[in-house]
Amino acid sequence: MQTTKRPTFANFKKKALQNEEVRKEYNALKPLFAIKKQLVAARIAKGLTQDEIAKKIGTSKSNISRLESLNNTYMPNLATLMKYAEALGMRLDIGLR
Amino acid sequence: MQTTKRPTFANFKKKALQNEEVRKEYNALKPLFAIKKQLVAARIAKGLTQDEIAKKIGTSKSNISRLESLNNTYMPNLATLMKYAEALGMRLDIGLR
DNA sequence: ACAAAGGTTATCAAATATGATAACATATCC
DNA sequence: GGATATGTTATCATATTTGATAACCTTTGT
Repeated sequence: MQTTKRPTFANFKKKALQNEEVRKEYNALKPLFAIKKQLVAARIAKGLTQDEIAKKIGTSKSNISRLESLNNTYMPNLATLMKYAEALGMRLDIGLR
Repeated sequence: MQTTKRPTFANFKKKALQNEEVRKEYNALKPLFAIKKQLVAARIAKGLTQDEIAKKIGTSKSNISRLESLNNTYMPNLATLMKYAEALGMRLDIGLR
């Protein structure tokens, strides 16, 4: 007995639509993910832990984990990002293109 | 009768201290002011009004005025900045240096 | 095996940013 | 002068982010 569903055009279109929405959503969030990845990369490059960053900023490592995580889409404000950058001994660079 | 106060070292130090704090504060807010100035410049360059940006985003011109203003230090979150950038037909570029 | 280090997730309180609205000010146009 | 366009400021409600804490998980070191 075959239990495998046969692909149909409707299925294909639905999947394509979902992919399009997913892509659109992902594109919309690119700046967020970009800065998160940069923060994590810089922290690791400098051999710092989340806890050390947290201490420099005056917060908790769990809050740093939340900030760094790609598993949520909280939108950090500039103060938060600026503080993290400063804790890295760096500056936040923000512009338009 | 002389009514002019004579400068003293204490006065000088106090003024220098204030300037130092002001400068420090200003430096800390540089990224904020930088992106504000860029948003305004881009909007004007594209010949758009605050109201037009507001309509594209789905907010009010007064909120755009507040966002653009150098007279306050509200720290916009990334979503807000991303929306403005998109209304300009541009992308927000954020990184570390 | 156990402890410590490093990180993740959830929850709720507190703080802050944005939404919504109105009044006001200035500049421009007819 | 009056109407319109553009921008500013204030106020309060609402939404969102951050603060604070705890429990949990994984990795590392001894």
